[in-house]
Amino acid sequence: MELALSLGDSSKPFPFLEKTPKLSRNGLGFCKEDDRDGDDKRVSSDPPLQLHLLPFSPLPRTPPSSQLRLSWLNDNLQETGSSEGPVRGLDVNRLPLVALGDEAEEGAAQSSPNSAASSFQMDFGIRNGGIRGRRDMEAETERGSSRASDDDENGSTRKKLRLSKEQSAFLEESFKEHNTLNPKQKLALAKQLNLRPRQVEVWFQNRRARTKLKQTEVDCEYLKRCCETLTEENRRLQKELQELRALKTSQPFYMHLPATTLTMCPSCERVATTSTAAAARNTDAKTGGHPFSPLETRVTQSQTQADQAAS
DNA sequence: TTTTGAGTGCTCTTTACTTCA
DNA sequence: CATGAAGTAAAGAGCACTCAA
Repeated sequence: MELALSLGDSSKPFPFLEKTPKLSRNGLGFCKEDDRDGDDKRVSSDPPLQLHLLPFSPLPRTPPSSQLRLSWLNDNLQETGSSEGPVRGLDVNRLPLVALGDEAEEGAAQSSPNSAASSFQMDFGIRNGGIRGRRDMEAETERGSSRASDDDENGSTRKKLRLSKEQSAFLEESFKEHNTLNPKQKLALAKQLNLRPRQVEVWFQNRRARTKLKQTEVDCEYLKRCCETLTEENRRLQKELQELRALKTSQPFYMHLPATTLTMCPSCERVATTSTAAAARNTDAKTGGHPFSPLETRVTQSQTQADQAAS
């Protein structure tokens, strides 16, 4: 079944039907900081994602107050100042962040594959004797291996932690600004919220996934409505067509003009088609009592002249 | 039952390195 | 020996799927 929708003049009425675009950080104005540091390494030619999102914000949008100050948004990341942020004391899920201090931030700033981290790993990693570099270990703690190794902080499986309202609100505000984070931003955010960078990362991943899910539902609803509208329109047009066909069969008079049947106007002796003459007989005196309209008269005149010339 | 934090596996991109003509 | 192209491995990031609190 082929469904061709033409709604409005939008050339791309359903951008979401195209290949799922990777979120274009450029399109979102993200990564104001050094892009080489950021995750803008993925250059996507896809247009910026333009989702006509219905309101999806579990939290009321509040202007960034002093309580929700996103220091990292100001291109002015302060290495130490963030700990003085207003969220200090949101000590839920507090974990040993000592290791995430400047060292971790430094490591993240070099998280690019082409960064010193990679060369460091090359220099001290498996290739050179199997001793993994510290940055490598940190990187794994940061992400890959941390998936599993974080489990046993105290020898027991880590419980699922619930973010506080303040933390959630802060993350929401951040997400509204940018729905992806580069390592620097992630670390700064984690520092401000007293969370592990991994937690921030996971929160953003989940948020993106659930936003996408919501958007899919919205798009689905929209398509459904479009389908219903088109079905109704189709039904209406079919009905109209039937009526016209019925009219055509009941009144062939209008539909089957015998073009070759000519007759003479009784008053002026001009040639007209039978049907036209018959219709003219029913006309009122708008044409001064003449059964032909001026246009018809002109037509019949030229016909007469042509006939005379032919004869 | 719903929400949401988190684990896992996969894909994709980038980069450094190696090999070869 | 220098050089550029091609191949490869590794790292990092995001996403889909899933589970569980």
